Amino acid sequence: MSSRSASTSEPGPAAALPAAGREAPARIEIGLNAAIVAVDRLTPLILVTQPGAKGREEGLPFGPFDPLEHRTMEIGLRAFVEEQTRLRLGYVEQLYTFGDRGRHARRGDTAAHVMSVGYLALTRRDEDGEEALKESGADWRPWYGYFPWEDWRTGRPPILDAAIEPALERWCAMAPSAERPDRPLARRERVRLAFGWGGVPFDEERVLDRYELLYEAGLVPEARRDGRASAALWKDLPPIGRPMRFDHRRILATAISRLRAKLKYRPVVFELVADSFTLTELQKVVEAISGRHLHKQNFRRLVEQTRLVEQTGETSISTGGRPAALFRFRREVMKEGALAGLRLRGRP
Amino acid sequence: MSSRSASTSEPGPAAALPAAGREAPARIEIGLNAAIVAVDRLTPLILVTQPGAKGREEGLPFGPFDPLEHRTMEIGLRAFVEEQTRLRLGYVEQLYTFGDRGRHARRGDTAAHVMSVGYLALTRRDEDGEEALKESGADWRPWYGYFPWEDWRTGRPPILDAAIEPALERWCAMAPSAERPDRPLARRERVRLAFGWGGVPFDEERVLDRYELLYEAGLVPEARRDGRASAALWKDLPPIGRPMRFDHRRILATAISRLRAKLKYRPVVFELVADSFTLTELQKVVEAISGRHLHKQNFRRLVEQTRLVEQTGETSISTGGRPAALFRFRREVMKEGALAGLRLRGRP
DNA sequence: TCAAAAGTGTTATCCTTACACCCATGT
DNA sequence: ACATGGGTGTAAGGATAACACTTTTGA
Repeated sequence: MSSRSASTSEPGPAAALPAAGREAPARIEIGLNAAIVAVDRLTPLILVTQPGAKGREEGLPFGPFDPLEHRTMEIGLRAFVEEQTRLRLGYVEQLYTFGDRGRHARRGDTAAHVMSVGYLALTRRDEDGEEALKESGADWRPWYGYFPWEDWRTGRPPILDAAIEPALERWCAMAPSAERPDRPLARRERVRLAFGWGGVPFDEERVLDRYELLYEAGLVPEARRDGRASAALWKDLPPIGRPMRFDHRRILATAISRLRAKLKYRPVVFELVADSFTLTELQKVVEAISGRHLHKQNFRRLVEQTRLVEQTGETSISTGGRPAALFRFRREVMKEGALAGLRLRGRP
Repeated sequence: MSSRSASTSEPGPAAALPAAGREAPARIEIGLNAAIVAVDRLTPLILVTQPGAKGREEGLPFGPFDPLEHRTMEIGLRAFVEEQTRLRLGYVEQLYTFGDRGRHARRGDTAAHVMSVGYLALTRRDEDGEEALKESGADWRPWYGYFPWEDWRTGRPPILDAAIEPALERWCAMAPSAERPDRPLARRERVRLAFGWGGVPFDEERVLDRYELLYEAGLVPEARRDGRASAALWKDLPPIGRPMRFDHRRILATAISRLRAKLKYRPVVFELVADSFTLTELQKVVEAISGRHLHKQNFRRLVEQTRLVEQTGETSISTGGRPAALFRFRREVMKEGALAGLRLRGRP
């Protein structure tokens, strides 16, 4: 994996045409949504739009896709992000395409259907471009503001015991109105797996599962906004995490899940750190993203034996203490095949 | 993971609306493409349409998506597949969305743009439904017919030395007309990684990378059909693998890549085998999909220690030799959290 | 009795995890 | 000198990969 996109985004053969003998389906518009991630020291950041607007929730950068203008969706995405925010994206990867007839599509309105294609993009925060960014109406926000239950670096997040788990427990105790055949697991089983109840280990990659459960249980503000019946149960509960517009928090959850998984088998962290870095800095970035604390020495050994980095020879007189050796990413490893990533296993 | 779909396919909040102050983009049609996979003894199968039609290439089942009719794309997919083929899908997962302005969109025609959303679906071959299937114009085909260079079970596929690698070598030797900035790796590097040249191990998951290289080099019939200049180089070479319509072989390559990867960390094989099976049968299915030979005993130990299966108590008087114990998938593991899959590592 | 396939024992090796401990700098 | 963070040695336990070997059937 290079700093550019994965191979799947390349042109290639044409898309299929409608099957013969069938009516043409309703015309649909395509929206591109980008979860643009950077890390500032200990804080993973996500780029949001309209962060200051009163009454409006924050959202992910969004742009319509016009196939007449851009050859591929990824090109379209890079173009509108750069145009809107003056931000050049490095690594970009497609996440998921949502084709839902959303609750925001007005009933009876047969024309306005929007599909959204979610993308994950990694970049570095650029101090120089920061004003242009803010003028464009976008800004960086710590992503754990939207997912406070996902940050386990300093131990179990208090919001779990204080709010989330008691409420989920209540929700599990209620029988679902109708068992759905496409949903073979009962509520409690799903919560067990997602939140690590009853001996199941907490899996930091299941960000989306957790968000979806909270949504279904009506515990996030978006559920009420969308008219979920279950939301009525928690009138007095304070909101669980900052809400976002439309389904953007869901897209962000997908992005975090994917990024946490990808860290382990592709060297994508290096898209998020500066050209030279200390091993501790690198570790802090990995911890920031994966939301868990790592064993210093094992992390170092891991980094060494994957041969992903090399010393620059310089040292950094960082924040007190002994100067740290500076490293750089060995770009050659991309040509060496063993694209390991930092495959962290087991519990910290 | 259950026999039903992954959680990402669930309804949830609405999609985004177009950004204010921007023109509405061109209207687009959505096509759904399904790579439907089954395994028959030693042969992985893919469901194709128009398999007998003269002059027409085979293609993947295709249906337009109409958001007015179906709430989500996955529901739409299940519906059109069942309608067209009488086949009930088990596990379904979204692969990738291609938004390319395909070469098949007529130039100057500003209206007809089709995006295709690719899906992977796993199922079991159903002997009873086979006639209905054929009547509907669909049939099963061995997938290695489309990718003969991907089957390493009995050793290195001859087509590599006979045709593919010499041609790729020639293609690498030619300088690309223009180095593209979004393509940081040179041809030879890319081939090294994808096909395992010069000490790089052959990675069975890189099915898509290999197909894309062959396409770019003009070595597959689709490249000539699409008017790739590089295709002119290989006038006298026999076709490399069976071609498919449009970009369907590319979608199939994506599906195989994903399935080969998924086998290792999610228990999806069990979607492809009967309710009870011998361990050797299970191994043969894994081998069929991953395209490599596995060490019998290590495979068994793996299966045992993941606790994914249990003995039924019955035995099977199979094809000669000592009767084999029958096993079944322990569906409870889905509720136990440790969703390991058969994490095969290293070389066979 | 032999072929064919099922099923096991064992070992060297590597990877993972977790100890505890030393080193170089600024104040 | 001591606080702070950088940097290491080593060993137990477990997982892997690869040996070769025994067992149970049908022909």
